[in-house]
Amino acid sequence: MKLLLEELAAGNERVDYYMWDLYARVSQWYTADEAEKEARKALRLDTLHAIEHGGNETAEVADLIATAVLRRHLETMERLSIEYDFLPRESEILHLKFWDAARALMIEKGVLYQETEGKNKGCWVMRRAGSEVPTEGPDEDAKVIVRSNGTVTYVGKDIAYHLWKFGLLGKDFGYKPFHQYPNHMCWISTEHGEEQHPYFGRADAIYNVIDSRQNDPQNNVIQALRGMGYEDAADRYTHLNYEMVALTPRCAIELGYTVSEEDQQRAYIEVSGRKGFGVKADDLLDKLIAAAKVEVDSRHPELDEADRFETARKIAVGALRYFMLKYSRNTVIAFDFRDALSFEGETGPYVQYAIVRAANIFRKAGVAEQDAVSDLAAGDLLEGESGVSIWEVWLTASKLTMVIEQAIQNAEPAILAKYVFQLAQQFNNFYHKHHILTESDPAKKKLLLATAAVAKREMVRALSLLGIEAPEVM
RNA sequence: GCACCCGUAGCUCAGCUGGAUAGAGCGGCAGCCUCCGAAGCUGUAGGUCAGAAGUUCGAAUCUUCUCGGGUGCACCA
Repeated sequence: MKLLLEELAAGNERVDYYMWDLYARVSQWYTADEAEKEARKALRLDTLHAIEHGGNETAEVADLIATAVLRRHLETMERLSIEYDFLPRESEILHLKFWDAARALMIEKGVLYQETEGKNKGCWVMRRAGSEVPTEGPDEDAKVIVRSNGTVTYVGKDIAYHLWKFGLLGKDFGYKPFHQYPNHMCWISTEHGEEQHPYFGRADAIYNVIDSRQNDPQNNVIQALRGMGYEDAADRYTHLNYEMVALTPRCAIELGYTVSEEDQQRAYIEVSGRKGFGVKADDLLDKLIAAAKVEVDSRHPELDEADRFETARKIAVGALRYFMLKYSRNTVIAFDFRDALSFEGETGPYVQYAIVRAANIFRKAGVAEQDAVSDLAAGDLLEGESGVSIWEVWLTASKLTMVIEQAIQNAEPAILAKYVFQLAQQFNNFYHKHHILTESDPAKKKLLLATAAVAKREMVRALSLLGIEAPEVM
């Protein structure tokens, strides 16, 4: 395995892409041969147990692969300005006996009990949220936490993990540095870590950003917290769920996948790692950067290559982040290249462009934006048709703080995304109707400059909350 | 079978803690660069808000039911 990783590195091949393909092939291999099916499933289970148990060659190989892929993931996410502080690993949750501590707590609080009859006989189970407990006989609806063979299920490990997150477990990870960002260190869990390290866990609130298919398992964890009397913690636990991203049949065909007749009739097809069916973030970002670069190259030949690339990168990231955030959380995103690769209309670059336009005005006017908003007297300048485009900018710009609060309350970034697009639209309309630099009336010019300054300030503020920055030029 | 989500213009989506002629982008059609950058702006066509009943002065929005689509309900993770 070490040799393979070295070969991939030497050949400039990507580990994550290699493993993506291999994972799909292996997943299909399990069920490919009817006669071998059971044996292969058993091999899969044995391998998983070996990895969980640790201290063997299989676990070492798994660690090598997982770490190599993880490093690639961090690089991908860093391209989108997403950084991590700490990477807790399931292997430490197991090896540091987090589950044993959680199990003891759960039994002590009466949440976990051993079933003595029925289909779950011999298992340790937990009552499911919202289910009726039968007055007699076993609660067949209960969730199995510990299997009859003594191994713990995923939900059990997740409960232990979340008790740690809230500082309720009485145990902690070991920590070691993993990846150095320009401004801070990303730590990773380990069994025996360094003495000096920052503290994680003991969270005031938890937001788990996981798609809606995990609604039930997430509720199990919250139910466990409530059952243990940690009502306060349960209230501060938010499953920030969102609907999945799927591919349109057209998009799937464009990517070269074979799509069945039946699937072609559907509105969208669920992505699947096991089938190797999906779009890779790096590929999409590469496409976006390439498309933006072509435009920037032709518009700004005066810039050097590094600046042009950086500009294209900001535009590409703005397009991608906005695309992911403009849909409300309960909408299934039917991914389509035509929409995702667009820089026009309701997109991040549309807003970035409005900001660049505003910046150009101040650069050419020789006025500092922050000085533009003072001693204003609108007088009768807001009257009539042309006045509308001025005061609607002020009205919308003044609402940002309120919109932010609304977006937080609903845990819905799309509210902010829709808002900033509307503000950019109104600014562009205003920009078209009023020619600021050539305005001869000093009072009016002052008002127009102030309007541009306020619009720009609020657009920049809203975009930065969405993790999008506007380039200097575009 | 049970639970949750969705169904609004040709397409993709907002609007849903009730309020006036239901909005945006894309696509279609017709225009706008001698004027701060056209990745922009303007106009136009396009909708029985899936259907039905109910609550209300008033329903895309709330309630119930029906139809259609999706996702969960593992001794997988």
